[in-house]
Amino acid sequence: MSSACYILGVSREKGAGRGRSYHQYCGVARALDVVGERWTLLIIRDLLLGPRRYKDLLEGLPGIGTNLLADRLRELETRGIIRRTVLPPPAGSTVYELTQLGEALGPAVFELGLWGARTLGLPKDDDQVPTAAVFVAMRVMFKPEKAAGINEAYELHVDGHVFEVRVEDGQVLTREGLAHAPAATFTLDGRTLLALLREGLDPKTALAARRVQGNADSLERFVSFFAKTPEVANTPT
Amino acid sequence: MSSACYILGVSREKGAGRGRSYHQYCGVARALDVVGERWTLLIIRDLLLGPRRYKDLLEGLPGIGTNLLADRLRELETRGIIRRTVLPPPAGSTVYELTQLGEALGPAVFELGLWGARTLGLPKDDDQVPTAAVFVAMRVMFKPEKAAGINEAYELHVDGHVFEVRVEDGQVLTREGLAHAPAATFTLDGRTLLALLREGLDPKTALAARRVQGNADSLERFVSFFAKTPEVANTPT
DNA sequence: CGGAATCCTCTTCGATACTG
DNA sequence: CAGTATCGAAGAGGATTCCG
Repeated sequence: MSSACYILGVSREKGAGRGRSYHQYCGVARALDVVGERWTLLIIRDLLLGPRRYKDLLEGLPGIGTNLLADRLRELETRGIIRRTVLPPPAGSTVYELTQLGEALGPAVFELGLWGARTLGLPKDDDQVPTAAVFVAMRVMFKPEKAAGINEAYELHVDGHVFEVRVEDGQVLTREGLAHAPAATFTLDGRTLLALLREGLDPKTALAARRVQGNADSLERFVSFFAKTPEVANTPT
Repeated sequence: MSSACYILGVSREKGAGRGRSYHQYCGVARALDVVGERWTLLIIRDLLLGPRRYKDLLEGLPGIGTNLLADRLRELETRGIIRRTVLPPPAGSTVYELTQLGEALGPAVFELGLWGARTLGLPKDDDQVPTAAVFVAMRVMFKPEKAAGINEAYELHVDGHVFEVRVEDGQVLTREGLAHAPAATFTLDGRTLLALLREGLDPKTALAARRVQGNADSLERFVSFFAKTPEVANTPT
């Protein structure tokens, strides 16, 4: 809250427009006014995979603190970036999902992810490996030329969650949930998925080590759709 | 700083790796660990136009506070994103500039800017209009098809600063500084530049109103290279 | 004068405890 | 399950001072 607000005598404590603003007429500054606070873009990242309950978000964002998540969700809702929905019975749970404006943040999230991936290295011991993040990353690792003419869905069971990866018209769609008519189903854990996609773990080896359950040919094909993210050395200049 | 640090008894007060981390193995989270703090991406934005002195940055980021800027610059330098350089005599001033790793943040900054521009509307009364931000925005507003076969530089004098806009091979380069062999030179203020680029102010009108000094044909051509950013309604869904 | 370090106040964060 | 309440710790912002 800038000093200008005090000068105008506006307290604005509970109204719209909470949080600090840069007060710059600039797209970047405006974007950061809205989604630049801590945790916000990670919430968006998780919602890019589809609607999620409060608890799912808490689990995917260890350390956020429940009050902060509530704050962020409230703010994002008033900004028109997410929407609160109650699922139809029998589920009946309330979920949060991106609006069209929220979906439009996808490219910015992907570019940040691409940049961050350069310096990722290997997972540190105290690093969480959020499964949702891996499925978001798959959207930018996808190589359309490797999937030419292929229209298939895959269902992945990872650490107790189910994800759909749908390859269609040279595009890939990833979301959390059961796949529609999957061509193959794989069961594996997050580290193994990461090893297959990033570290070049050979699918056959992974299957032989029982780190994956599923069809060998399908798995090999599936893995081939995605680029191993090149490790760019962090050389100053 | 997460609780894990306390558990490990690590205070880490002055060492490397300052600031909070999300401790997630994810490109987005990693990027935000490094450039997600307040002001950081706006510093990067300004540096995208070329090397700048401490004081220039302070001016372009009203409200940052001198200690915070120093903190951010130090952090960015240790992370290999910017570099401190001393200009050769007679200038002799120390400047900050992006490393290759820092330049690679460009696409992420542009995407954030594009998203933020949707909800920019018109400048509010207490909005600063940072000239540097306009020249950064020009990079994403540029329409290569309108500049086919054109190789020219323009020099713009805006509010006491000089910028070069170089159109070359269907690309545009914007930076602060004198232009090399400019095809035309324009003198105008920031609001007018914004009006020409965003609000569709007619170049002839602007010239007639003496809001711009320069050659009419050149100005008309110059303006035609850039798309008026479409105002996207902020409709939830 | 440019480039910071220091001090002080205020806000935000993060963890836990608690409630509908 | 979906949040609110609370409180100590860290971060932000402004003014001032220091240094070369």
